[in-house]
Amino acid sequence: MARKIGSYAQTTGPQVKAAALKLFAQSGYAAVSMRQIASEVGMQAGALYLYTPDKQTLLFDLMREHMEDLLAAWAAAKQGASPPERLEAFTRFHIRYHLDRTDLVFIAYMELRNLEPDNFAVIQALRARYEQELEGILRDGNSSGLFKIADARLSTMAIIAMLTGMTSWYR
Amino acid sequence: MARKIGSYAQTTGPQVKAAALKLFAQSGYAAVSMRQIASEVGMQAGALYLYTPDKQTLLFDLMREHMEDLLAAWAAAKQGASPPERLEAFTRFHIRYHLDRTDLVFIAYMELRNLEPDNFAVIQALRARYEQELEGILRDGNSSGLFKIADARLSTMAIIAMLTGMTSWYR
DNA sequence: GGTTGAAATGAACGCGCGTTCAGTTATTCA
DNA sequence: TGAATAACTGAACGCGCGTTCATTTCAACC
Repeated sequence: MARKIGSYAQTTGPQVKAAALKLFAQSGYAAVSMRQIASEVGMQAGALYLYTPDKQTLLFDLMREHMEDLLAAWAAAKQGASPPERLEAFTRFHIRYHLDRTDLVFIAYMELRNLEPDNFAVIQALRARYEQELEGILRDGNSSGLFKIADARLSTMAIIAMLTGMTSWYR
Repeated sequence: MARKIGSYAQTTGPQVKAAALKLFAQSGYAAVSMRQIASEVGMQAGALYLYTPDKQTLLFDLMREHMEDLLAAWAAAKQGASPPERLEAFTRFHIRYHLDRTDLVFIAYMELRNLEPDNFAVIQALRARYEQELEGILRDGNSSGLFKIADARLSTMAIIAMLTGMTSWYR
């Protein structure tokens, strides 16, 4: 028997995740069955449970890892001294990063409502951390008089929505 | 017995559509069951089939009527002589119309992939007609030298994506 | 070459799905 | 009042779902 122990990621694990990513992006989480994912990897449905405790975790892990990678990548790419420079660095980073991961971005947006409440809260918190990076830049620009933004929160959401939206029509 | 005849829309019909709209927007087409829709209206699942032949048609009708209403509304609101004026009229119309129907717009975008191929083709054609309205304005502006747009098709998609995106973050 | 143990199978589970339809209730109108 | 018809119920259908698990396969190692 091979009922899992603690580490769900060996060799086949990534293939399972890649298959889930592809199919979720294609048809949506709710419309994809474990049997379809298994067939995409070339195994039976039961074998998937060697790599994930359940379907929901498959979705959650994709989204959580995406957000964590995004935050880590920005922490590494972060640069610029003045708010305008920092803003440019952020937008350039955001566009480049998202253009390279259209499927993940798509899922991270579309499948939020299919997360169970606890998982949703985790992803929301990660999102908030990323948005605060931009919001901080806008606020700093405001206090130093370089930007004139009435509502930094609203502007943050607008900018991120525009930037992320770009990646969907740029094919 | 009351097995349908030809006209599916009397009094309760609109309630069913409204319930489907609400729930589809909330949780997604695939995640909503006929029993949930029925319960939202206050009836049993079986009774829904007095008002729609099946679940897919419920989604399709929402999207088709949305697109037809949109095209009709634009035909009525259309104005402006020069391309810049026409462009402004179009953008103003688009934003106002979409802000008033956020649920429908959301569904029309998110649930495209849940349409069966024949239905998808119909909706795509209606979408294309709407996009051609804008594309025509851009092309006219180009030929008269008022606009300088390299790729009218790409610009059309970009503008519509931006305008439609606005309605999602403007709450 | 025999033993181990991880990897995967495939049958089974209970459940909720979309859909059907005979039967019941409520309304209409002659 | 009573027949006709529209509206709706509620049980049933077959099916595919997510998940479990005893059993089989097979590569690695002594």
